Amino acid sequence: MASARRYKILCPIARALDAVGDRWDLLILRDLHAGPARFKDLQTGLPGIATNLLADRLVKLADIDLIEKIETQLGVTVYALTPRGAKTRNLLFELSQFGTQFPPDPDVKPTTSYRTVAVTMAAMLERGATADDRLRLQLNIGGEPYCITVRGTQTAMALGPCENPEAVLSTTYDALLAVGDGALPPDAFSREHLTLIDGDPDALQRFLTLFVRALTHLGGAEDGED
Amino acid sequence: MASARRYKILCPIARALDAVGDRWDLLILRDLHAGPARFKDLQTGLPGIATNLLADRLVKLADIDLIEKIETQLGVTVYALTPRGAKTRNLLFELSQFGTQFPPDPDVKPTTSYRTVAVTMAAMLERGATADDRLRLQLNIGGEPYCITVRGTQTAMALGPCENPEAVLSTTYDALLAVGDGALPPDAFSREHLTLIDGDPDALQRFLTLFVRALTHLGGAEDGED
DNA sequence: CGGGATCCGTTACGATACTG
DNA sequence: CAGTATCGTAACGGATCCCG
Repeated sequence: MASARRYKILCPIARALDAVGDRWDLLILRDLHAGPARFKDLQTGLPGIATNLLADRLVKLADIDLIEKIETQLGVTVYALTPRGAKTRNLLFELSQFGTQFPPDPDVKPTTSYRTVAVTMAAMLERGATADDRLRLQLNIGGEPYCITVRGTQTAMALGPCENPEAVLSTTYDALLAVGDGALPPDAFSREHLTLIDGDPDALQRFLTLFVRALTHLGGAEDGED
Repeated sequence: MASARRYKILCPIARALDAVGDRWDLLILRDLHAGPARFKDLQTGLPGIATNLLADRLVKLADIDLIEKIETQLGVTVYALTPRGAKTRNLLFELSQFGTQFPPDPDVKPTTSYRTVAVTMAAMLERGATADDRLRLQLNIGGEPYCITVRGTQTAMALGPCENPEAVLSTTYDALLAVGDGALPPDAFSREHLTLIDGDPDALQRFLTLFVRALTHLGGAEDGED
């Protein structure tokens, strides 16, 4: 019963799609890249998913060792990426980069979870980062704390506060999406939608620099490739 | 009617999946990375696809400017990647790399087209290539000629013969898949399943070197990431 | 209240037949 | 060869209900 609508083609791409090509699969993994999540967290982060589908997907993804179900000592069950599941990072990065070129749907559903930005943002920062960039700051998005870490071209962004952030910033989800889509210029973003709550102002500037580089790197070159 | 089961979530990953997340989408793009193809070519390269689905997908992918329908002067209609569609390359690379870790399905469908290897192989070679690698050779897979080009870490593999190949090699589809899956060691591959038809034996060696590097790069490090 | 399971209407997919 | 048309089936979407 586990394999119904599979390609069964001798090709690694087809195998990858057999594993994570079903509806919601990749979006579930995307949210888990922000850190472990409960059933309800995923449900609110994935507007429109039916509970039975979410349950089915979680079982399937656990079966192929991409995620695992964990019972905490408080009796709370959370889902988390396995090391194997964490390797979907680059795949999601590419998906994110590819997706930015399409216009947002005119009637998008309102999102109440900010987990979505974890991979998107990390992908952006990684595009803008160079080998000697180092940055660790906490970004509060609509009140939710996220910890951003940049170590050269290795970037990460996880739900939760930082341990020793260089700075603590605050912004909104909408502003972040707007700047990511290119609708809002980075300087307007920093002036009107980004506030330094605590720490080093220089860290904020370096954070913005990565944004600018990511955006110019995106819209600038690479048009006549092939 | 064009947008029925879409996510409509404000997230580039969801937008990417709304564009190319439907069944067969990415496999069609994969085959087109080997060069323009006719309806029938795609049909044989995608065992199991229904003709109406293939027709639907081709229209949809053309609508969002990833592929285009071309009428040649001989009245033959072919489908080809647009510049925008060619940018699915890295995405397919990541998908291919991610897919290699899953075991092949026990009852895979027999494939009569070798277009599938175009992206897979290019992805492998690109993983193994370093900045100063240069290679241009023709590889006949089960009689079908493919032209492999390596310029540093930019690699390509297209259906059709090379113009000025350094060498012309011949192998089989099964052997190629076996070595790509790690089931067949590269030295056994070269001894038993790879023949130099014409040209420089050194080019064959450099070709193998890229294979070995790609395989060790894959299975060697990167286990404890995150 | 979180974490599902069950049921049912709808949609997309798969297979085949048919046409220009 | 390049599709279109038809139809049965499996997956999805939405709601409701159940259990700890």
